[in-house]
Amino acid sequence: MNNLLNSINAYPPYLEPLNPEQREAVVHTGNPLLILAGAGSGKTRVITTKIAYLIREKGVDPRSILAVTFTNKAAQEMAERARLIDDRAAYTMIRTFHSFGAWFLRRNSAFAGLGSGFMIYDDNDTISLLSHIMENIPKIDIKHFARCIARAKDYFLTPEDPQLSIIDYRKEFRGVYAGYEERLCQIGNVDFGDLIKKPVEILRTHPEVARRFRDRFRVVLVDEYQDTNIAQFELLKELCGPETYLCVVGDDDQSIYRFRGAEVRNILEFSDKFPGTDVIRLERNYRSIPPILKAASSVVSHNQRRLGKTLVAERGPGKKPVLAFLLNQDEEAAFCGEIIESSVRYAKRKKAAYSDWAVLYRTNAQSLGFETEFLRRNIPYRVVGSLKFYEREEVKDALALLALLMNPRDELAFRRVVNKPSRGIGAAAVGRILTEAADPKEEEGNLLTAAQQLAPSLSAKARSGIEAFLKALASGAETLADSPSQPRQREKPRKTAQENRSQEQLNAGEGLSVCVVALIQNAGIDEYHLSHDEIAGNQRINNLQELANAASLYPATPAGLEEFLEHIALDRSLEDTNRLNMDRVTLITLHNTKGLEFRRVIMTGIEQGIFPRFDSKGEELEEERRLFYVGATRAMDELYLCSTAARRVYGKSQTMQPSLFLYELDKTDFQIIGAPAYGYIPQKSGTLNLDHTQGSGSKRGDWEIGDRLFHEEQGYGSVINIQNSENGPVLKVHFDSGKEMRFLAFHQNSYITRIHHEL
DNA sequence: TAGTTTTAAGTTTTT
DNA sequence: CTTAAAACTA
Repeated sequence: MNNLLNSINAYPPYLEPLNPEQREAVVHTGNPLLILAGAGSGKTRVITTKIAYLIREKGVDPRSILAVTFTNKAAQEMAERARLIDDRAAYTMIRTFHSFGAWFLRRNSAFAGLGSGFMIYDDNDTISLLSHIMENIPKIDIKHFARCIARAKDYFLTPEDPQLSIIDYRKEFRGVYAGYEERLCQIGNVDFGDLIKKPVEILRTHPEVARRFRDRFRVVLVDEYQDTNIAQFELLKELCGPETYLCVVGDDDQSIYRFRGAEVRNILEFSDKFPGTDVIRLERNYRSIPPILKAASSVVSHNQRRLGKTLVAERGPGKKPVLAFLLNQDEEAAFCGEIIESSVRYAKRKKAAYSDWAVLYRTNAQSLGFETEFLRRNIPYRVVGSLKFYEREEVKDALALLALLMNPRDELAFRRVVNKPSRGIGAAAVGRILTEAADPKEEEGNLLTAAQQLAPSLSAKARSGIEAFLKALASGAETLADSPSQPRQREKPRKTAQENRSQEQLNAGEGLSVCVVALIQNAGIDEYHLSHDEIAGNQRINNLQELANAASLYPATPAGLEEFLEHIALDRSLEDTNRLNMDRVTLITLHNTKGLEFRRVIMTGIEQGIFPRFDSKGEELEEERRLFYVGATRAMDELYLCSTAARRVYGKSQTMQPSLFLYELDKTDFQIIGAPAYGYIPQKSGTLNLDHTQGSGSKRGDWEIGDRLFHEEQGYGSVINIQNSENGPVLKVHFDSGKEMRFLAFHQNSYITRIHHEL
């Protein structure tokens, strides 16, 4: 007993606030460790504390620790919090999977047949490359192939792999994939999937490289493990030798990236794949008040395929969540604005801050309504993710020029800007330049030298056009000082003088912005857009200025340019650090909320067809439930669920049905506002009666005519007849769509859910 | 051939 | 309602 007490007292003070399971997870060493951590159970705290513990108590070199997360935001937060416990954690490598892959590839590019200055193509680049390879193919098919290629790489499948038919059974896919890979290799760039796949291939074919990296990283920590895909699993296997300490953290109920190739099996079968694994469960929730946790668990408990766990709420009682039925999406936005405004401006006690609030939605398109409403009410907000800034034409043009500087073989970038503004270089000339560059005698695909060599044989107009273009590029190149292996210093963001001002001319500030501005001006991108459209042109100049400002944080060297472009490829959040800490409401997709928490959360658009989506059934429907679980468990103190009766789709008003998920909640846990009938005008609260759902298979035989039900394929309907058979009752159902069908009420694979509601 | 106007099509979710 | 592709004119 004394020994036990002594050992507990011997814990360093920073372990004191941890509960026994958390502490066990932190001090664990040796075998592989799987931490099954429910939402809000303090897993980030465990990982960050573990990093500090390993450095302090176990004498582990911080440089030999690798921590992988899923989003850049999570990586930043983890780094910050680890550093707060111990400064030396600053030397630990904390990155996203993709960012780590890029880092690895830059250092080992030669093994993959790449130059070190490769660029990272995004999904749009993949699509346009494919459309150049296959002409006259409808865009919808191109997109399909692009998606399949990305998926194939998620599953670590090459074009030769016999299992490729899992992705797409069509026989031409193999050829398309192979052709794409060949062209991408000629260009010398990589796509997102390559950032994981290529490192695995290098590690497998070059044992000496694998040895070096296993030597370097003695500890590997993985967050959000339930969302890793096959390729990422393979990467982990290659990075971890027998000496490596591997610790993964995850929650099968929060797996929401199956569409991206995530394999829940990775977490379900972790113990089999890494023999001797120890498992620690963190099931105490410190984040949410009990009724919020109950609501979230209630929905996700309808899933069949889950490990199952019981999250215990550690917090005391709190306010009932609110279930609000609104007439349409405008009312929904107004409702959000109303409750936020009153909590911040008019609350007598417990005044909230804007930043306490988050508005969650299923699709990015839904953010628009809230933005206009908030603008009108002067509610400050920020929209997380889907920043279309880098999608803008003028920004893409500028980036193409930069990309060409990095990699003169970049065919896509070349095509984009060579004749913009019009320089008399038509399709014919571009074609000749491309074939010239493809000539193996020439400097391996360099489009710029090819253009230069070909220029004399072209028309006078094309010749001078090419000369002007090359000169513009050269002016950008001149601004880059050779960087003699300086340590990469990323300057801290400062306030720039030219903030928020409409400029007639672009200002070159410092660092890399000099290069960006030189390119834009000498290539005439600014003039092109100004002369093109006077009104939009000014906004476009502002955007280009913003791009230049972002570039000013990087040194004007080739390495700085590389870093800038990589940052843009991997992290599109253009968050101005000055505004980061401003008091604002967060508008965010459900997917993007993973790992975040807010005091007050509004989940919006909880309607059939939107959340869950119309076509989701089976495993997809279960993933939508997990998404609901993730969203609801972000809330600490207050949770609001909104469902509308009508919504504008493509400009036309459409009636909506309440989400199936609402029927999976216990209505007595909620304060209800309005009612879910079409045309019902919400006036008083509490008219809705939502009984707790009986899933299929329960309470055999007490179906009645008139019962409402939901079928995963057919939607909502009513029972119009019941017959008995030896396998139980057979229901004849009249669906709202007009269809009538018969179902065995308790078939094993039945997708029927009974719902009760009275108005 | 470049730049415009007309018509059709389309919304998951992300590194 | 917005955006992309197709069709059309100068």
